[in-house]
Amino acid sequence: MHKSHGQRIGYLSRMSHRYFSEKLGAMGIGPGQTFILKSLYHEDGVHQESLVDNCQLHKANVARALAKLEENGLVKRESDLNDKRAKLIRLTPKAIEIKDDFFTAFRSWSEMLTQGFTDKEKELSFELLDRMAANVEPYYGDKNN
Amino acid sequence: MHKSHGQRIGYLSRMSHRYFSEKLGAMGIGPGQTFILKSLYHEDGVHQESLVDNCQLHKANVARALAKLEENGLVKRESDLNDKRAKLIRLTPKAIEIKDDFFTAFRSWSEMLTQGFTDKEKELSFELLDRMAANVEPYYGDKNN
DNA sequence: TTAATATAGTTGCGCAAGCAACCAAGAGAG
DNA sequence: CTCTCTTGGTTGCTTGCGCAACTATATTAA
Repeated sequence: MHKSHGQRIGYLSRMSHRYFSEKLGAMGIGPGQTFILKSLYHEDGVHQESLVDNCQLHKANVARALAKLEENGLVKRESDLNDKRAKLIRLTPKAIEIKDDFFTAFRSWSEMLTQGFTDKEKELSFELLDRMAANVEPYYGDKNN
Repeated sequence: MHKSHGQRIGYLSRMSHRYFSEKLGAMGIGPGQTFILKSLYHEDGVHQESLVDNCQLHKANVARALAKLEENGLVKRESDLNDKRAKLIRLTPKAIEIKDDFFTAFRSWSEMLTQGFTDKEKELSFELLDRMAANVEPYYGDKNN
């Protein structure tokens, strides 16, 4: 049977959860925390709100993911003294320690996806996904993710 | 920040849930039931097991999705007399009635994704997703989805 | 024929995600 | 200064999903 874009994307998304659970679960990272953590490795000490933007997740889920990361000792949340509503998120030494393992697992998923792709195809597959996401953003990007 | 294949795919998957909820919710179809229904429109009166294969979903979720579809009057489940363990799934007249609306909504999501794509790019985006899925299947396809 | 094994489907559990309602703190307008 | 409005974050509720354990029927082997 013909399978649609949507079906393929859903399948890949579900499989990625299984993959990340398997690879990162032992470090105390659930599949719902991967992108948040990745964003923090890229830029640490940010407001929770900027993680909402970066990861395009709902603020409720960012709150819960961070609670979990904190519980597992990967992140610290402290109030911003300049704005007592806001919280600053910082990676712990434990998180820094596992950074390499994290990225290894992270990259290996991309490599699994693009097995047998030429460099051109790898680039193109990424670009097309990016454009699909960009097509959707106007409809869903504004409100609250 | 550079966003990975994984992140884009996850985003698109989540947005598709929102889209389908919005478009199909009124007909009593949740985003988790779309692909099952689509498969049934393609081939009706099948075993639950073949939906598991077609939709690459876990059998537990197929069971629950069908329970919900039955609850909403879109599907009937009857025991197969030749194998009393198995159940045959059939669309109701109500499901047939909304078929066109269903496919309209369904296609409009694909069209949203591929806005501004050339025909070549549409085809290519589909093909690349297909190959990514095929790359993953050996690792996750066998067990039980 | 009976005992072991496999298979179709269901259920309990836990995680991820969106929505809506909420709280507390800041910002602006009178 | 106070009253309203906005904004960062949390919590309760619901849905989707995978895993593991379970029931009931089928199949196969002894």
